[in-house]
Amino acid sequence: MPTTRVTDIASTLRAAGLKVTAPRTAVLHALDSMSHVTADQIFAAVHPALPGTSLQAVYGVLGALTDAAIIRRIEPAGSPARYERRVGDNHHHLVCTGCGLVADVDCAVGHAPCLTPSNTEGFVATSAEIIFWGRCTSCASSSNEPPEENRV
Amino acid sequence: MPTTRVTDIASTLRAAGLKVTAPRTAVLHALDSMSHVTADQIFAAVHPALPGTSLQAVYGVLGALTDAAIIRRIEPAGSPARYERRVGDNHHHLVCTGCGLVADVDCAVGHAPCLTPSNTEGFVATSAEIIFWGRCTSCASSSNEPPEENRV
DNA sequence: GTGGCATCTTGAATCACTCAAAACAACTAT
DNA sequence: ATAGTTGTTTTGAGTGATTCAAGATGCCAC
Ligand SMILES: [Mn+2]
Ligand SMILES: [Mn+2]
Ligand SMILES: [Zn+2]
Ligand SMILES: [Zn+2]
Repeated sequence: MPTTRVTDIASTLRAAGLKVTAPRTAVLHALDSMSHVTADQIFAAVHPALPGTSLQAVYGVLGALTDAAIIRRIEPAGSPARYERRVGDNHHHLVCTGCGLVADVDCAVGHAPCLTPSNTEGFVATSAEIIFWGRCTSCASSSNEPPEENRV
Repeated sequence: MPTTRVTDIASTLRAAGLKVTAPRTAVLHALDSMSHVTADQIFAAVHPALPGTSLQAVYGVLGALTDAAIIRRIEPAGSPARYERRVGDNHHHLVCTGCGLVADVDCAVGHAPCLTPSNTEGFVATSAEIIFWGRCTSCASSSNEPPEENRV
């Protein structure tokens, strides 16, 4: 799904009925080289090339793209929202309690929605969201303290 | 695990090395009759009987009790944190996208940590947290709009 | 009972995000 | 090409949930 060429980004936007604008193109382009990043991080990535863009515009873009299912928003407990370009595959996440690193995990069981709760009491579940908490390779070996930068 | 008698609450606190105070006792008592509730809701429940208690004290109590694993905090996307007395069983949650209702689900597969991610890339996962999104019985049938009160 | 330290109160501040009005610009239709 | 329509962005302010800090209080070990 990730796309580097500007023309592909444009058609992705048009296909969703969204106007092709500089902030939207820049945000999608930035998300090709970053994953599980915050609105602030995306703003920082976009700003040098497009100095006129505001943080509020980035929030607006991220909201529109999320609604259109062009990007995905995840909200791990204690962390600001994070965004990624990988959508439609119902994958899940590992979050390191040491350094805040977020990694993708393929669906643990079957396909989306990959799990069926046992006692739904009438609930109709449409999706399952899983976060595995643990320690990444380097934190597991070195008992690191979380850097402020990507702490979760 | 839930306890109604004040003496049991006191020993639970003492067993965790926490001093027995009025705000802590009141919060734990309130959580016997409410589940998946916000700090505000707990504060509202506690306040009439203990008018001197501050919201900040409730936040402090909830933090201490969560750290001591006497209560559990869940943070569904888009919702303020919610607290419950049911701990230690690694159960999961159904959240209604219509009305915000949160319901317990028993562990879908096996015991805690109930799932093993497929490609951990060196991550050591210690717990798995699952949220099922869907619609509760009444929202499924009546296409309700979420009431402000418990929207998620 | 007293001391020491955890806890609570009071008050302010922060973070992530949202809201609103006016300026702007992408697409549509001429 | 040009203008109109409407969605998008800019600018500026505001909100909700939570946290921080300093001083007062009170729990509990002795
Ligand atoms: Mn991902
Ligand atoms: Mn629960
Ligand atoms: Zn780590
Ligand atoms: Zn519902």
